Amino acid sequence: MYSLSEENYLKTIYHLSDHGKESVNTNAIAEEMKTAAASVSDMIRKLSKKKLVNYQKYHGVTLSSKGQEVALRVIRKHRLWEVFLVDKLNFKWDEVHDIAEQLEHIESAQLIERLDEHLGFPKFDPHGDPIPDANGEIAPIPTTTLSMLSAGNKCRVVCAKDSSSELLLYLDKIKISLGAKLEITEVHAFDSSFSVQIEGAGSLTLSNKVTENIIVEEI
Amino acid sequence: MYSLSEENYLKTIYHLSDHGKESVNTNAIAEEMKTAAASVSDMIRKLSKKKLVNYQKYHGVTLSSKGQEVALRVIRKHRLWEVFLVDKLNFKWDEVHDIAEQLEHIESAQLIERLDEHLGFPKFDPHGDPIPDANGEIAPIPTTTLSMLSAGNKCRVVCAKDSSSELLLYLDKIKISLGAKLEITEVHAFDSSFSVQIEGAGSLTLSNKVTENIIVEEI
DNA sequence: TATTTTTTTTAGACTAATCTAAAATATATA
DNA sequence: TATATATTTTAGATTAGTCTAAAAAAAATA
Repeated sequence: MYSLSEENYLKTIYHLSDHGKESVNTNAIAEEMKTAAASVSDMIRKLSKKKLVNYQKYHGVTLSSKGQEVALRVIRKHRLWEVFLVDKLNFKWDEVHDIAEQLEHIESAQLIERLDEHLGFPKFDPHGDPIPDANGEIAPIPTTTLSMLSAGNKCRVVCAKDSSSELLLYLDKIKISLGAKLEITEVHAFDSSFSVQIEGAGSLTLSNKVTENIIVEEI
Repeated sequence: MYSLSEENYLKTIYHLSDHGKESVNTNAIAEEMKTAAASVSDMIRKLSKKKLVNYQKYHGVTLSSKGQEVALRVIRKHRLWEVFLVDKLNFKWDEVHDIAEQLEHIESAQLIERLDEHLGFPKFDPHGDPIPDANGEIAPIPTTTLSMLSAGNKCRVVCAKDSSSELLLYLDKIKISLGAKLEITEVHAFDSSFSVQIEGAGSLTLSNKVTENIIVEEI
């Protein structure tokens, strides 16, 4: 139906626009996709002709409802395949992104519905990101980062803000997993680093860069 | 590593050459791939430059050992994914081909080895075709068709000669499944049709076209 | 063996996706 | 507000894969 390239552009626009809410710049897309700005312009014109995006020259793009539908379908597939890779094939959560980038373009509605069923209709992927349902409905993503809390607060780790391998590997290394319960024992004013106590494990100090990238829910 | 198109050509050449044994014509490839002969010529020249095939203008093409390796890797992936679709996602054997055509191009050695393990290292796909191992070793395919046997013979159904949906659907409909045991009760000289008794089920008559397309082993 | 038919290749064109360099437009700054 | 800077678009090329039509080579046939 849509080319691999078109799907990737729509997905990227969806992510950069904060779930379709905001307008996105050509350069931002180019940087995210590691491509030339001119290529982005070309593709946007094409997507616009197909009514997948709303576009005015020099003024950025937003997804049309049709474009958002396509983006969410690709994201649904990506996240379901990630669950498959982790739950069924025992990959680690930081190893699955590149493979899922390929699998997300496989075209078969029946395949993806059966995969969903096979996995027990998961609501979140291994990084904690919500999986859109077959109608494109997606749970709101919590936005509280660890860095927003104060000493004495308790919280549960919901997901990582970005799914880069580096961050995921680091969290794995320091034994912070999804669902882990933390208590903030101290906030160091000098560098905004946090000392936290992990329930059932040790305590450690996290830099500001890390606390800004861990999404939590207060408990 | 290799493009989708290159992989498809190599796979087709492998099949048409009887597992790399014989030389293949341009037109045969064109017909099989539903493409123009000119396109085949172009691609063969390209594959030849990459040392994936041995090629002399106007004299057909054979796979090089490198080309055969690539073809077998694609076929391995195709057949493992078919097993996954049937065993894990409950697809029927006649529904999986098109999806596997897409999945066979996913690139990740680790993925395919883990899938193999997850499936319990199957040796045959749902159509009875042997699955090449990680080194490209593939079991010989039995070549006895039902039509070669005579009245009184007993045999077990091994696979279908071609995996076209039409044949598979028909076999499903008349309740002949892989592994079914048959006894030939009569061969009708007039049209070479066979009357067979299916163990644990009824008996029925099969046309010559059908008996020529069922691979069996005598028992 | 000469001619006809079939097969295969080449020539030239097209589309999708990309690029670099230059031009156009918008934004920031003095 | 005029100018400088940054962003975005256009122009023109390139590559992979495909096509049709014409030319070349091989195979079949008279």
